[in-house]
Amino acid sequence: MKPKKKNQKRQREPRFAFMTKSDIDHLDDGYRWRKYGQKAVKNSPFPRSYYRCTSTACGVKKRVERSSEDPSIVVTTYEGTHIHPCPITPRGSFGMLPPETSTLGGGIGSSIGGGGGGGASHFMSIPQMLHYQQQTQQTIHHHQQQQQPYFRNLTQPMTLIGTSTTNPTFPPSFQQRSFCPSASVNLSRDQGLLQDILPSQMLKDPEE
DNA sequence: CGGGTTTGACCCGCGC
DNA sequence: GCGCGGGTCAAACCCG
Repeated sequence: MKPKKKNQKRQREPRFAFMTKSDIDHLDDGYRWRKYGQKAVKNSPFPRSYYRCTSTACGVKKRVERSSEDPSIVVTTYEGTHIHPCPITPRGSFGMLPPETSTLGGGIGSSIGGGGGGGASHFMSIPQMLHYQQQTQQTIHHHQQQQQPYFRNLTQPMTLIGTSTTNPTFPPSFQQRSFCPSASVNLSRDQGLLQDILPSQMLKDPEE
């Protein structure tokens, strides 16, 4: 009927060790996301990643992209409604999360460290996140922060902006997954999960 | 082997 | 009507 795909023979680049299943198993906001696409963003060197909630009957999607102005800022846009409060069995305690984890004005700890692979605030149910948001919003004033209710008015997509810089209190474990504030050009593969939202070229060693 | 990522192609809405 | 660009699909690939 319609011409289908031609030869799509591709060669995959070797994946990074840290991008293991365990890493992506429990993603930032407590849900499992499956990446289904990635596109280049106009006027930005950083691609945008598309994720869908892997839970059945869950139509939530999210877009993860990096600010072209400040690569240290990761923008996550959620679309849809989570009908299940906490589908993933917690593997740890969200109490270990630093307040900055929820900087994303939206209230969900998310996206720090890069699209879906970050796992900034792993295990937080929606109510917990909302509560957490209320607590943290009062004292956190990061740039470009948008404060929108999460899972409240779901007819409108919401944008969460997480910054991984300007957070001096970030523990090493998070800094590892975050950008160095002054090293936006040093987006090497060592930054891990960045591959998700960075062009592969940027992840390659320039000397290679 | 199943579930997840990668990535080029396809679809479609929108602006001109 | 056409081109562009954002969003999605799906084959190939990878890993536990």
